Amino acid sequence: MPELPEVQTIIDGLNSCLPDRRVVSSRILRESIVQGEPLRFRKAIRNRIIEGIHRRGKYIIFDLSGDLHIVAHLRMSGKFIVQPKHSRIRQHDRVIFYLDNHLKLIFSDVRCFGTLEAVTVLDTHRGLKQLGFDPWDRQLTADRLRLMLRRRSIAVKTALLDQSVIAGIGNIYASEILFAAGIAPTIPAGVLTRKQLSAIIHSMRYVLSQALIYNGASISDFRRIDEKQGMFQNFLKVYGKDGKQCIHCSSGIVKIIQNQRSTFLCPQCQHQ
DNA sequence: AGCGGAACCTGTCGGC
DNA sequence: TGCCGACAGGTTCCGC
Repeated sequence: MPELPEVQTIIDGLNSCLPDRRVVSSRILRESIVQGEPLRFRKAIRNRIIEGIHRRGKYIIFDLSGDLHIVAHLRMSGKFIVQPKHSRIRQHDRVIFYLDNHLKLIFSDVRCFGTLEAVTVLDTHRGLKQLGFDPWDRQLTADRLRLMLRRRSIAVKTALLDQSVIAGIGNIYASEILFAAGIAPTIPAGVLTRKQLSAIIHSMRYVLSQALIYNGASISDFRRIDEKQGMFQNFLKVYGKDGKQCIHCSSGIVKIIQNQRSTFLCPQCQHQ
């Protein structure tokens, strides 16, 4: 479900109501979501103050008092929802955090791929430590990217999904970024020119920034923490548009499969 | 090391 | 209507 813009939208929502709240208690309705011993998790977070929430790549990190963090990943269908404490428990609620006011924080997840983990040290976390550049990192230049992708045979679209290269892009924005850059998704990453990589970096920042402005894209069931929708789905140019006309050249948008995942492109505007 | 495919789990949608 | 396969915004594991 969520890529960087959706994750950041959730974080902004969480930061508007959670900081300075204390976790009074918690309830785990699906044990597989929590990494490690569930009881240990519940005891570790109990009575901690939520100091702030931020992200690395698509990981959501809650900073708790006493140098503890909850590292969360939404994977395909996870979401955080803030609701009145006494609202009814719903089918896909997996973990509930009861706060010291009238609210509860719910981790809801249809498919149960999402994860929550309590850690004291972030840098040794298995997923976090292998993340690549943040999209807006000043160190991320066309030359650095070319160095990383040198001698790699994977398609550029596949490379954009590799979180150890750039952290935060997923399947929707990979297609959108390459369309904006005018680059075919099938080109091997290793043969891209400096100029092409520069276009990709530029388009990536532009597309992700626009998506952030619109609070992400709600194409199936992504919702903000108050369950309102993002609006960026209304501005997608190629994702899910197969059969429709390209906004630039009117030729048909095409869907192809790369590494078992859909890619959308305009064969006219995105040349090899 | 790098690559592609299967697996993880549940729900929805389209076709027959 | 009912069943069945395909597909879903992610990551990890496994085998080559």
